[in-house]
Amino acid sequence: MLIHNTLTGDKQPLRPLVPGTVRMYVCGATVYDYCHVGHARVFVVFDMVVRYLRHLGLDVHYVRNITDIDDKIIRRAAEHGETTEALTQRYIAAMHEDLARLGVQPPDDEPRASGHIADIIAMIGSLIDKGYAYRADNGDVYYAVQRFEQYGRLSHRVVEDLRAGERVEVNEAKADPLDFALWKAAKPGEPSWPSPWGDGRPGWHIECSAMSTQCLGNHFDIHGGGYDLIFPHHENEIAQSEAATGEPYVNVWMHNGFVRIDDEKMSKSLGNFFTIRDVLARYQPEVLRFFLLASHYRSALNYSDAALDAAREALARCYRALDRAGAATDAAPDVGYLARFDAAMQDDFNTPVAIAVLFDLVRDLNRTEVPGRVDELAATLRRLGGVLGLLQDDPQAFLKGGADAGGPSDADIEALVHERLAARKARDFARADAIRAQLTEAGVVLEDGAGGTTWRRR
RNA sequence: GGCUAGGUGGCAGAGUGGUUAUGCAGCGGCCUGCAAAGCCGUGUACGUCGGUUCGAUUCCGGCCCUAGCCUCCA
Repeated sequence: MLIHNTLTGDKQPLRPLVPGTVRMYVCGATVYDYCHVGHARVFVVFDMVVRYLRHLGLDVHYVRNITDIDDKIIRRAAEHGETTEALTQRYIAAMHEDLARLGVQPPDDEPRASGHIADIIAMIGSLIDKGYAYRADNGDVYYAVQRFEQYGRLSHRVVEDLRAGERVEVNEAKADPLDFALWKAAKPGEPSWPSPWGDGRPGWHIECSAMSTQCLGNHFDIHGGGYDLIFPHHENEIAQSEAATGEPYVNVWMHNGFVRIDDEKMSKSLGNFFTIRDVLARYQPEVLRFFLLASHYRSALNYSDAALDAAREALARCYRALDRAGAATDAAPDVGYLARFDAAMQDDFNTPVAIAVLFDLVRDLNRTEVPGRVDELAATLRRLGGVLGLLQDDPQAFLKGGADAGGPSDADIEALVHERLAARKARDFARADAIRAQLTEAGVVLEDGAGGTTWRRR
C-alpha cells in the first residue's frame, strides 16, 4: 500500500507503528454553518481511505474532530442572538445528517474542542515549561516559532521568507510576528474557561494537537485534511505536538485537493459555495459521492451541473447492469477484477482507475449470458463498489429515483406506461409514441424489453 | 515576490519512454414497430520552444498559462 506523504513529497509504503493497526486523525469542520461540497470531499475521501484500509484487513482507529470553539462561531452566534452551544449543536446535527446521506461512516471518535479543555491546558502548560511558549502582556499565550527548528518542514517554507512576507499580521504583544496564539484571553461576552493564565479560550491549532494526542497517542500513522490546512494549521500542530511530547508526531500526512467552481476555490470567504444540501436537493446523494471519487483525491476538482449530470449517467450505467443481472447473490467474486481494483487502490488510492475497472466489469457483465458467470460478475461489482461506498442501493430504486421532485408521481407514470402498453398491443403506435414523448418531456425514459416495459427518471 | 501543484481528444479524467485507460457526448452498425438500453465499430489527445534518446505526451531545461498557500478557510 503506497501513500503520498506531504511531508516527503513522494509515495511511500504504509508501515503502521503497530502492525495491523492504523491510527488516523482527520481535521473535520468548524461548525458555524452548513457543510459545503468542499467539506464533503474531505469527508468522502477519508471515508474511502478508511473503508479501503479496513478492506485490506487493517484495524483502523479513525478520529475526526469537530471545532466548536472559534472566532467565527462566536461571531455567528452573536449575530443570531443565540449561544454558541445552541449554534454548534444545530450545525453538528445537520452535518451528521448530510454525511449519513453521503454514505460516510461515522468515525470511531469525534472529539470536540470544548470537551478537551483540560487536555489543551495541560499541553500549553507543558510547552511553557519547556520554553516553547510564553504569556504575553495582553494575557494571550503564544507559541514561540523560532524555538522549533523544524518549523516549515511540512509546508516547505523557510522562516525568514515567512517573516519577510508582507501579510503577516502585526501584533504588538507577540515577540515575533510568526508566533501564534495557544490561549486567547477572555473578552467580555465570549465563552471562556479558567486556566493558569487567566480566563480564556484555546487557539485553533492547539485543539487538534491536544485532541489527536489524547485519542491516538503522541505518535500515530496518518493525519489528513484539506490542502489549505498544510500551512499554518498542520505546520503548527507539528510544532506544538513534537515540542510538547518530544516524540515524532505523524508518519504520513495526507491532503486532499480543492473543489473549485469556474477554476476558483470553493470557499465561504469567496461566497462561491454550494452546501451539501443545495446539491442533494437536485441530485441523489450517491451521485455526489461518485463525482467526488471519480477523480484522484489530491487533484483539484471543478464542480458543475454538467459534471454532476455525467456522474449520474455513469452511475446509472452501473445500476442498469446490476438490474439486468437480477437479485444479488453471494457468488464468489472474480479474482482478476479484484486484483486490478486492488492494484489501483494500493497506488495511493487511485479511485479513478478503480472505477475504470468497475466499468470494464460492467461491460463484461452486459456481454455475458451464462447465468453463473453473471452472478459472479454482479457479485464482484457489488463488492468492489461497496469498498468505495457505492452501488449498494437497489438498482430500481436508484434508476427510478429522480433528480427533480416536481415531476409526475410513480403512480402517474405507471398509469401512462400501462396505457401505452395497451396502445402498443392494439398497434396504435401513434398513441403509444405520444405517451412516450409526454413522459420523455417529464424526464422519464422508457425501455421496452423482453420482460415488459421499464421506466426510469433521468 | 517566495513556495507548491498542474496544463491530456468536444467535456470529465487516468496513465505510460515505443502497443486500447475509463465515463459522458458524437458518428456508423446490430437489435427494436419506432425508440431507449445493451453490444460491435469509430477520434492524426497529450501548453510551447529546445535537449537527451533509435524513439518522448511520458525524462531534462527555458518560456507561457492556470490554481493553491504565504491571513480564517476542507
